Amino acid sequence: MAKKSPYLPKDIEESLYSEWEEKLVFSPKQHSKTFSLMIPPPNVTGTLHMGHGFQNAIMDCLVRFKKMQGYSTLWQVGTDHAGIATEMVVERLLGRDGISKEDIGRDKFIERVWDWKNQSGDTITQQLRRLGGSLDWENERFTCDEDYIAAVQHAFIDLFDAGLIYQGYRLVNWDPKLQTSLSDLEVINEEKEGKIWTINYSLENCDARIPIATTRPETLFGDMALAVNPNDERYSNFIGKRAIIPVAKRSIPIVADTYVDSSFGTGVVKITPGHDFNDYEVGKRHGLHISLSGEAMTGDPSQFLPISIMDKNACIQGEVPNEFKGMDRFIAREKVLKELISSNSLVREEIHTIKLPLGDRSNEILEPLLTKQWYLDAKSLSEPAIKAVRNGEIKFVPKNWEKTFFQWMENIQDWCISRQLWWGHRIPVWFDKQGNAFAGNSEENVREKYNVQGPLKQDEDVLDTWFSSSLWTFATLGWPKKTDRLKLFHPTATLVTGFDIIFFWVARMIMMTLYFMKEIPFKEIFITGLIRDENGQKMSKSKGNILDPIDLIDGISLDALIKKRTHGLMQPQLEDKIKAATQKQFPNGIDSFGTDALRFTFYSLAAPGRDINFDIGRIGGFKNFCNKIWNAMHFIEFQIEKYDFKKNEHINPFDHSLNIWMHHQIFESTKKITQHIENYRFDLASNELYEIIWSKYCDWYIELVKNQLTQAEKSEQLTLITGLIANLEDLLKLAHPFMPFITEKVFRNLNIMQSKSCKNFLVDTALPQQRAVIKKNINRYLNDIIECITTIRTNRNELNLDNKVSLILNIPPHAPKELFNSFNGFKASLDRMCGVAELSSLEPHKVPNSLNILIAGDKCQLVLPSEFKFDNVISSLKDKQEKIQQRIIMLEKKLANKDFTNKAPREVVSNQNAQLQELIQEKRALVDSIKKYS
RNA sequence: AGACUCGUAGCUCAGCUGGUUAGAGCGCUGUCUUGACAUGGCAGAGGUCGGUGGUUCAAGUCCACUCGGGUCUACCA
Repeated sequence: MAKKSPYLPKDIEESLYSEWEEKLVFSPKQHSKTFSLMIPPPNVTGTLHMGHGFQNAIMDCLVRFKKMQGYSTLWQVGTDHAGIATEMVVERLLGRDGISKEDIGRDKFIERVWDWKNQSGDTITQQLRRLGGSLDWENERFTCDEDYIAAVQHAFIDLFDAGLIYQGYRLVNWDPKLQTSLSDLEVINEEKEGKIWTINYSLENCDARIPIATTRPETLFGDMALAVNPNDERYSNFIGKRAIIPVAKRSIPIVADTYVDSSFGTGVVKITPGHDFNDYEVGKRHGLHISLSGEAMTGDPSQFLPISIMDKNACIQGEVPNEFKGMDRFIAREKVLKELISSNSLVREEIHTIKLPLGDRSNEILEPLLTKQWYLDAKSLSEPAIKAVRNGEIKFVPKNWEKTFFQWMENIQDWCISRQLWWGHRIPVWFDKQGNAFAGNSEENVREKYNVQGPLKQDEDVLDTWFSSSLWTFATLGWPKKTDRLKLFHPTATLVTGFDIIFFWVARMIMMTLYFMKEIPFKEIFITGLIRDENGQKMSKSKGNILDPIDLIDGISLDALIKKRTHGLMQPQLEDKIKAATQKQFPNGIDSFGTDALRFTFYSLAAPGRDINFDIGRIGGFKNFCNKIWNAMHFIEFQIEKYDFKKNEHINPFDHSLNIWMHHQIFESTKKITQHIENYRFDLASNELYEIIWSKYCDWYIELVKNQLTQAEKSEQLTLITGLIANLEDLLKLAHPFMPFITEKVFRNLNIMQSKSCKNFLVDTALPQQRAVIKKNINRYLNDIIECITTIRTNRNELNLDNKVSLILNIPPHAPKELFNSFNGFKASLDRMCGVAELSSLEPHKVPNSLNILIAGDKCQLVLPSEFKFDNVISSLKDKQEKIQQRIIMLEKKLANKDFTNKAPREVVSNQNAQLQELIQEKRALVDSIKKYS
């Protein structure tokens, strides 16, 4: 027999995808029953990571499954312009040539970004194709497309006109490295060991000194008050008096505010409203301001005017001693401390854990800084969003994320939407000479709309990237135009995303969509877990534990992997460690597993609400699963050749019990898998698929058919082969949403083997349908056969029986003979343990000089010859009897308990009773056997 | 400080509203090269379900407390 081609995913995957894409298999057909899904747009700067792999595998499974259920599906694809990330990438590129963005100016810089985007921006979309995603490439979108820009402007102007967007001068999180403001969400608070200092402030016109505690002595130049708790008796005398700031030598008021915790530090806090968010609030309450004479004063909240002593580089500036001007904040800290010591004002220095606010992109220590920024009134938008989730219009899966969502939404702060960057959506606001702001989509538009004369100047800032992505579900479909796509596919069905962007993106999409569309963006939100490494560690560059999905698909050598993991490290000293760990974990690099195996691994691990520790050990097993399918195909090919099989429309595979049985199993599995997918239980769905294909189709059905084929008539042979093919085709359809490549390829090959032309792509076919009604008892008979065979095998192994036994099988009187024929062949050829099979419908035989052991109830008995050595058989039987006995005692006790029999449901009780009877019978048979040979 | 989440076989994980003798894959042990597949077949050994207490006829599952890991939000200078 000719050797058949091995399973090589590389050979099939890429070419199949190109074909799907060329033939527009994934473009939605327009009809009323729709199912739509929006891809969370990956950053255009990005490369595929395991999280993408995971989420896109899930989305693709959903989309393909729905398509095969008859929906017109749309999976919208696109990328995000990723303001800061992209700007950083291009700045870095320019930096290599020693050019800064300021050198070339705004327009040229943006040109360079577009150049870069056109050259490298499709890396991630190419990688998405490798995952087999059924994305609608015809309508790919980018959040800086012309149409998208129009949508963003439209949204901004609308919100501006409604008074929901406003400009404010207040504290923001300032990134001194990137020179831009950030929203609260972009701040990462990192706990670190730092210091806290106690400093004496002297009282004005008095010798007394008042000690304060601070972690930021350098900001004392910005102090505008001291504060104590109103109930703190230690300091009640000082309230209303004034203190002198050391070093700065300025006088400030002492105020009472409940914000101060008397039990912490000294119970006195310096209030620096220009450099601390809490102090800002305190300052506002007390109306802190600088009087015309230059003195810090209290007043009413409307008078509040904080002072700032730092510039945008976080260097000291403003009303400070000359020697501090222009000094970096941390150098200034040292200098302030030195002066405090020399003026004898520093009381003590202690170790103290502090939380450092870091920028999520730059990793730089952020500075609260007073600036003018644009804000979106999130509070007004949040209410309908909260309501939509509260009343179940939008559902989180798993549900517990709703709590997280509510917690944040109910305490939502206004969203700082302006960024001091060049790349992005420029804020569509023009200012006249007096500083009045007008929103419009162009200068002309503004002039016309508001009838303004004189010079106008556009705002320099751009919008936070998340502002544009918050419009994603409808802006991609053509909004604000009333397009067909918008009508057909909005609201979308499901959003699949990670919990890390619930606030950044999910919450904001809900708010914006409800505001603009007056409908929800999606009905369900499936929150996936995070993909971690095998030890549960987050995958990160600095840990050197990143796995690239593409490397799992294609494989990678150890050297290349090490190079990849150590290239461009922020901390080069980690290189050796990463190298060693990588060498240890992947001494031979990583094998090529193919997309289907990778995807299947994701499904099998996708238990909801749980992070995934990605264990490389599991993916190999699923490649073997693909191989198993591949070889099932070869098996059929061999049968076709061997039996000279020709496709014949008149052969009905469901004339044969074995085929019907398998068909029925597949139909049952289809129902289960459908249910699992509805519940987002991809783990259970993939288990079921593995089970039906490997255990049921390959291990039982093929083996039974194989044996039947050898003894069947020609027509039965053809029927069986037709069934093999039909059932495998059904399984391929069922598996297609999970493993699109191998299923499509095998499906085609099956057609080629039968000299049939292949008309359909699998995704355009329907899921397995019930085509034959199962006869009543077939399942039972097959289960009996399976039980018998299993028991025989177990006994053979346990009792070390070899080939010395015969078998008696009690065939039910009306059972289809063909089933039991295959059993006969099965037993003889596969297990080779029974010398001669004795099929019988008689009462249990009494064979002279032999031992009959009843197995599988009374369905079958083993006949052991008398020359057999029984010692170990008997001891094994005794062990078995002991176990049964214990179980019997337990059940009897349980059933004797009146509370149990009265209170437990009837079927539980009868179930236990039936079990007990069965065990008693089994025990009796065992005792007989043992007695006979002892 | 508040919230969430996890702890089940050597490893990675299932176990839905409490109800048979707690399951899977990998790994391990034994056995088998027989015309789909050794990337395989068959069989087997591994768990008192983190701990304590409670509710119940019945607890891996519910409750309380507790130990240990992870995450998020807010933050005391």
